[in-house]
This record gives sequence, structure tokens and C-alpha cells, in this order.
Amino acid sequence: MKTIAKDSKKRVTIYSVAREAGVSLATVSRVINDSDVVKEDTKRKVQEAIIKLGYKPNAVAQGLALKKSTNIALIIPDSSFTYIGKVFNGLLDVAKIYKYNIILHTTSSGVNEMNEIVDNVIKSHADGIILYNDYFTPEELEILNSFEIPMVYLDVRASSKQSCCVYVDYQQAVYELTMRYLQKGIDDIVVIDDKKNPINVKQILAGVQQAFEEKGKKFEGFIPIPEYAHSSYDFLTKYFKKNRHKLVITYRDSQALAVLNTCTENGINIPEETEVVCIKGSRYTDMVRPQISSFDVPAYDLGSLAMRILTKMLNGDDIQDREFRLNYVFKEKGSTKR
Amino acid sequence: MKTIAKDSKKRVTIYSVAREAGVSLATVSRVINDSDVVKEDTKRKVQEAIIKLGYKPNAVAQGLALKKSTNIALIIPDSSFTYIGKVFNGLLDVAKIYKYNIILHTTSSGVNEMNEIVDNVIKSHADGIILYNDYFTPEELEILNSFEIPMVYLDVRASSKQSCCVYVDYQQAVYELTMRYLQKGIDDIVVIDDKKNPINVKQILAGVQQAFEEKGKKFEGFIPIPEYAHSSYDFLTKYFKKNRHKLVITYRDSQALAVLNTCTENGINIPEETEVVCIKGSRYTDMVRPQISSFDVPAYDLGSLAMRILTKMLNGDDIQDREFRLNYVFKEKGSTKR
DNA sequence: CTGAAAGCGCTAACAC
DNA sequence: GTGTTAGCGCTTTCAG
Repeated sequence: MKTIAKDSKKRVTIYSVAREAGVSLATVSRVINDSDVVKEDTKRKVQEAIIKLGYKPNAVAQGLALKKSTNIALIIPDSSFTYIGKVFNGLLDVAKIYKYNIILHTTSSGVNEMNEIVDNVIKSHADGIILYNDYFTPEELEILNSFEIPMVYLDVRASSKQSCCVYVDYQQAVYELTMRYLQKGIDDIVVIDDKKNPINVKQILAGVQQAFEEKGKKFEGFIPIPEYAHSSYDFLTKYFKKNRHKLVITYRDSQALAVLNTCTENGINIPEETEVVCIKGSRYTDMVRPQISSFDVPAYDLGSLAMRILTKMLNGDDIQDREFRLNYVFKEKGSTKR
Repeated sequence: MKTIAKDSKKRVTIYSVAREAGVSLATVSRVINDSDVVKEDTKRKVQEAIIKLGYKPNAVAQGLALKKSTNIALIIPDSSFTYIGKVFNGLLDVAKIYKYNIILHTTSSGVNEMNEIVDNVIKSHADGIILYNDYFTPEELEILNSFEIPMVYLDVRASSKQSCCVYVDYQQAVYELTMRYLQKGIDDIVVIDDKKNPINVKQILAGVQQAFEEKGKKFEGFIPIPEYAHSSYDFLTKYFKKNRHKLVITYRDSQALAVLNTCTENGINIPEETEVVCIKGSRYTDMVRPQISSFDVPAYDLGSLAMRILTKMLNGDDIQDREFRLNYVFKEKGSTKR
């Protein structure tokens, strides 16, 4: 029995299917695109041919014809990954060298590689962009915007005519937190810098300052991480050997852990003498002892909402709100007093 | 002064550049592909036009013409992400619904969606595949392999004619570890199950069993996580309230933490009474107290090597070895005795 | 050294 | 309902 050679290495195209089914390629196209004008009978024939040949439409060709690639660029700082992140870093570095795109675009702090990324995003004809918590300069954003690709900022409050954002109001969260302490008469509050999340730290500072100002005080508790420090963990370990404060606010879980460990090891009781709050709670803030009080951020929703909004934009739907705020919950644990 | 309308929303193509430079599109193509046959003078003209118009080649069209997409599919279980992973989960779930491909393909345990993933990978014409630590069934792999797309397994030891692997020999690592304990006369050793990393657990078990067998003993210390358990963390928390062992081996950091916390809270001294080893060390295994002894796995290298090998395969280079083993280092910390 | 033209696989008018 | 055909933007022979 002679069939279309199944062992031929040639990828099966819409032509082969058409031939096999004895119809034109237009008809096959209609079938795979669920057009309802095709007669039930022909449709069946085509579908059988598709299955028989194992045909799968070539998305690249579809992309060319439709002028849309059906992929979206996700731009994200490589520092955002934890363990598995390292694997990604490796993958992506080399992929970049060899010009293979993993459409996960990561940015590394310092290096001015934004142009390269914009380039890649444009060339790959991403239909939309999701930009996670990153520090593009206004000029770079301008360039990105000039291509008028729908974009949503993730975890950052910013928007423009072509973009929306999904964010958590860290400023408000920290404002409320600070306010509670100030009302208790506690103002020895410090905020730890986080080079990897400058935007968030800025928001945290804004929240603290807002509270201080409202109370007629001046906030001076910002603790920068010096350039020479190996890591913020190292620096904090040293800093808290000598200094103590009533309330320490950190963004990342690892920083909160550094404070926790150092204080404990130096006989400073937590939370009696020093209280610690981590803004971005994680599984780990719950797994250490004492557990670290933190904000519960709806990470999943942040992602899904961003994507959902982007698809709406791509769909040409009318979007009234451009900024979507998600709520947080303060989880009071062992690192703060009741 | 009249220039090609810069405010026209139409994306600039190779034609526009050709017109602007007063050459044919073939020449432009040669220039952007660094062909050396173009006269220096024309090349310059073209390059100027490119810059003037801000031309960027359309990778989709190139993909069609060259029959290669220059992107590679990365398949990875969604459970592999930690915090940032959750964001991804959200992004990807919705992206899938709307048929937008983030070329990061994630698989979720349980659901039989492998076919869908294979489909996507094929349709998107990925030139290569990296498969991270996942549990495709042999049949599914068969299908994937049938397309003869170069593939590298990451963190799993497996290979075939079209695929290579980059892995860490967990079995050997655990074998050595177990051997040390057995030689000290300690055989109350348990291995904790990890539903999210079945392959690795299998390797761990193999290592332990190998050591036991060599010592003429039978290993019976496998602790499965029952189906009804909310999470392995919860289960372990309960289990170690009532049971104690000399050495506990876990794969994930969170499981080691669960053991650590529970033992400590129940007055079991670590490492004096119970020792804990986490196979996959992380930043967190170092950040808790006591620090958890673990294996240092070269995550970055795992990723970069995998990608490097893949590019070689895509390049048609001859590859003699198909399996690449990377080394681990045992980091002895506070959760084990010296 | 450069241009003309075919073709990559598919979609979308436009005919019939 | 279904087939024909003209692109989508680019690469690559093949002429000149």
C-alpha cells in the first residue's frame, strides 16, 4: 500500500495536506482556522489527512502572513531568579552569544544592554511586551514605546498611552506600617537599600517618609549598601553587629534573614529589642525561626492579570483603566511584637 | 526636506531600505548578512539608509526563508520556580489560553499536557529543545524525538541519537555520603520523597541502596509523602514530631527546613541527635541556623553548558560525548557532625 | 559586484 | 463552498 512517505524527513506542509485530501490549500487553511464555511464532509476529509500526515501548521509562516508572531516578550532582570534563576542565567547568556532567542529577555544590572534587548524584541516581532520591575531609563523606554507595541509594566506603577501596569502599592503598605510604629512612639526605623530592586526601595522610602512627614518628623534611617560590599547579606551581617534599631524594614527575604541571623547571634532579641519586617514575603520568611513578618503579595495574580490585560490590548479591546492595583496583606509573625 | 516619512506607522522593511539607498533588496540583504562581496561604497550607503530609517530585519520573515527560527524551546516544570516562578505560572497560564507563546514552556505535574507542549514546540519551529528535569513518558519522548530536533536534557541523565545531556551525578554523591555514615556504623538513614522531583529522588535512592547493598544491608528508610498531605512541608512537620532518625536526606531545601524546624521545636538536637542533609543546596540552606549541609551544584554551568552543547548540535558540529557530567561539592555545615 | 526572480508556508481577498 | 492568486519580508540562486 502506497501512502505519502511517512519516513520522509521533509516537514509536512499545508500543500501536502491539500494533496492528500484532494482539496486546495485554501480549504486546508480554512479548516485549521476553524472557518465555518467549509462543508462538513470536506472538513472531515481534511482533518483525516492532517492526522494521517501529522501536519502541524508552521507558526513562522503564519506569523509572516498575519503580521503577528503570537509571542510576547518578557523582559526581566536576571537577578530576579533565585536558584533556578541561575540556570536561566547560564542558558540565556550563551543563547545570546549564538543569537538564539529564548523569548524570556533578561536584563542584568549595570551593563547597558537595553538597546540590544529592544532590538531583539523588535526583530522577533513580539506582539506585546511585559516588563517586569526593571530600570529602563526614560530614553530607553521612549525607544521601546516608539514602536507602539502594547506593553504592560509588571510590579511597577507606570503607564502611557500604549501601556498599562499591574502593581502592588508598596508605598501605601509601608506608609501604614510606619504609621503604626510612629503612633506607638517608635521612630528608630531603618530601611535597607536593595540595589537589585531600586524601584521598590524608592517606593518603600516614599511610604516611610510620607508617614514621618505627617507626624512632623524627618526620616533619616536609610541604610545604603556601600559599593565595596561583597553582597548585601555580608554587609548587613557586619552592620548589625554594631548597630541596633527598633524596626528594620527590608525588601528581600535574604536581607531580612541577614538581620535576623546577625541580631540573634549577637544576643539581640527579636522581636523584643529589634523588630524586622520584610516587604516581599516568601516561602522562606515563613520557614525560618522566628518567622518574619511580611507582606503577602499576590504574585500569581500579578502575573496572570498582566497577561490578561496584555491580551486585551492586543485584541484591540478598549481599556479604560491603565493602572491596576492589587492588594497586599500584612502577615504578622514572630519577628514583630503584637 | 523630504525624507521617507518617519512618522508613518508602517514598519520599515528591506524594500524601504533598498529604495532609500538606491540599490536592490538583494544588496541590502547581503549587507545585513555581512556578505563580503559587497563593494565598500555601496555597503556604506546601505548602512546609512538602515540607520536613517531605523531598519531592523524581521526575524519571522528570515525564519521562513531560512527555515530556522533561531529560537529554542525551554521546557521546564512550573514547580521549578520559587517565588518568581509564581509570577511565571500566572503569565504562562493565561498566555496559553490566548495562544501567545512565551517560549518558556512549562509543564505542570499531573496534567497530561505534554502533547500540547510538543505541538507548540513543533509549530513554533524551535530549532532546538532544552528539557529540564522533567518526566515525559517514554512515549512522549518518542514523539518529541521523531521530529529530530536537537535536544539536550538538563539535570537528567539520558541521551539518544538526537540528544545529549548535562547532569550532576546525584547517585554517586549520595552513594558517597551514605557510605561515610555506614562506615561509622550509622544506618538509621531516611530519604524523603519529593513528588515534584521524582527523577532526582530516584537517583538519590539508587545511591543509598547501592551503598547499603555494598555493605550487605537492605535499605528500608524511604519516607513517601502520602497523597492526602497538604504539602510535604506539612507532612514532615508532623512526621518528625513522632519519629526520629540519625540521618535525614532531602532533595529540596524546604524539606530540609521542615525537618530542621520540627526537630528543633521538639527538643531534638541537630546535629547531635539527628543529622540533616539537603541534596540541592540553595542560598537558603546557608541562611538558616544551623546551616544545612548540602551539595553545591554548579547551576550556572549546568545551564550554560547545556546551551553551549545545543548550539554545537544546531551548528552541525560533531559531538563525540553525549553525556556531560558536572561535579558537585559536599558542603559540610552545621546540620551534620564533623 | 549587483539585480531579478523564485520560493519559504500560510492567509485572505477575489473569483467561480 | 471551494479554488486561484497575490502578497507577508527575507534569502538565495542565477544572470549579467
